[in-house]
Amino acid sequence: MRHKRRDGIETRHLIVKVSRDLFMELGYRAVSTRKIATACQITQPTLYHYFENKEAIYLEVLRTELLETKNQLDQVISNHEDLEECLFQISYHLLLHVPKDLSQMEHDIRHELAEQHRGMIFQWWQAAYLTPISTVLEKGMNKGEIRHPSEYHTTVDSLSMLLLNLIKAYPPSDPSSPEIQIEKRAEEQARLFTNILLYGLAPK
Amino acid sequence: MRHKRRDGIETRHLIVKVSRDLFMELGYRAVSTRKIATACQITQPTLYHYFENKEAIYLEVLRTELLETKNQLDQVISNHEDLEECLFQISYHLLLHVPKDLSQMEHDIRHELAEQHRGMIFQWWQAAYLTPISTVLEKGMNKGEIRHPSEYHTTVDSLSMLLLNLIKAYPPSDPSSPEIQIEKRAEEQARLFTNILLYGLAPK
DNA sequence: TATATTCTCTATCAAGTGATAGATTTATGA
DNA sequence: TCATAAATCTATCACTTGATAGAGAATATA
Repeated sequence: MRHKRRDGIETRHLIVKVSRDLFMELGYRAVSTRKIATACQITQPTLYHYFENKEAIYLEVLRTELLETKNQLDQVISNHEDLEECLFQISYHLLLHVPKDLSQMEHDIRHELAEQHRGMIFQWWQAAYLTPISTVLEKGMNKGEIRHPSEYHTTVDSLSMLLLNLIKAYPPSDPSSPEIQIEKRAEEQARLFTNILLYGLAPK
Repeated sequence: MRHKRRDGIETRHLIVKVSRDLFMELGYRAVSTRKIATACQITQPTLYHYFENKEAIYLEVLRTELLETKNQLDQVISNHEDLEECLFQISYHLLLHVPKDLSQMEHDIRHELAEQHRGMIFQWWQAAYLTPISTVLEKGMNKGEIRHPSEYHTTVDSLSMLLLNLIKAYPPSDPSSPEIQIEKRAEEQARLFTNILLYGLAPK
């Protein structure tokens, strides 16, 4: 018995999971198919039994990643009524559970993938990140808890992007610090983001 | 006369200038030495007459880029007294003149360059981006125009990072739109950023 | 003019890349 | 038990990568 033989679907899942971590950490170009295979403890051609090519792996990673994020955010939102608390929970959750470097992901989508896939990916992305936040802001707007975006010459979606940019660009913490501190830090950051977004820096 | 022969220093400058645009647009890994050479209309080995290796080119790009940014920001700041106007001008300038994707740059620094250079680069980066903004915020704090950061359990530097993250993550505009619209858009965005940073979304 | 230096070139290397062909092993089920 | 299908392998291809050796041409210097 020279081959460790897994269930097919199991190997496929493994590939997606391992690739996700590698792609999100290092970026599309820096992750070779051999790197993926080694991390999965399989040989490189085996990848091609499950996926047509490298890009197809990345697409599957994106699809599952964004779908999961959407489900989690929808969950978070449905659990909180209050605007400020809801924004805080969204920020907190994204800071903790989302790929370290969302900008990396955007870059890869823009520069490394075939153009034909962009429309589809943008829809996934919108459903995962933009729509949930915009929904919350819109509700707050209707309740008069935030000003109408037109006062700022902007839109609800732009404001969502703005919050998202705060979150996604936040630098990864020192990996030497323990897990518990990571959560503490995320909480402080999330509190800061929501505070400033709602009330600003100027004294009242 | 088969060789177009330039002044040495001229060729070197050309390499840095061309590489800057490529690196900032596509990222370190996606830019090959041949791509650089072709864009400079020289052959690839010629690059190695001026630089030890690819990394040295990138380092020189970073050094000049960050130094220039520092000088420009210092200039902008010295020209404006008022806090809000100063923050607006900083945002406006960065939106217009800074590499489209600063996150890309951070990724490359973190993942593609030898660790020994990071300390030095971080100092350049700090002098170019962080210090100028922090100086402005600190002044505003001393004049009572913004709250003391400790009220938010944060620091001036963190607040600077926050503003910077807003700016740096901002998506590039549609390349089909004319130049004049780009400036208009940058102005609106800069106004939005400073407004929210200072006053927040909540009604007074 | 003659020599040295600078600049640019052609040719080439070793390593790594994504991808394919086809053999080999393991499990399934009639 | 034996044929079939699924999973994994070895071997290899064509291409790109960063980098080097060394020749040739343009310029500077003496």
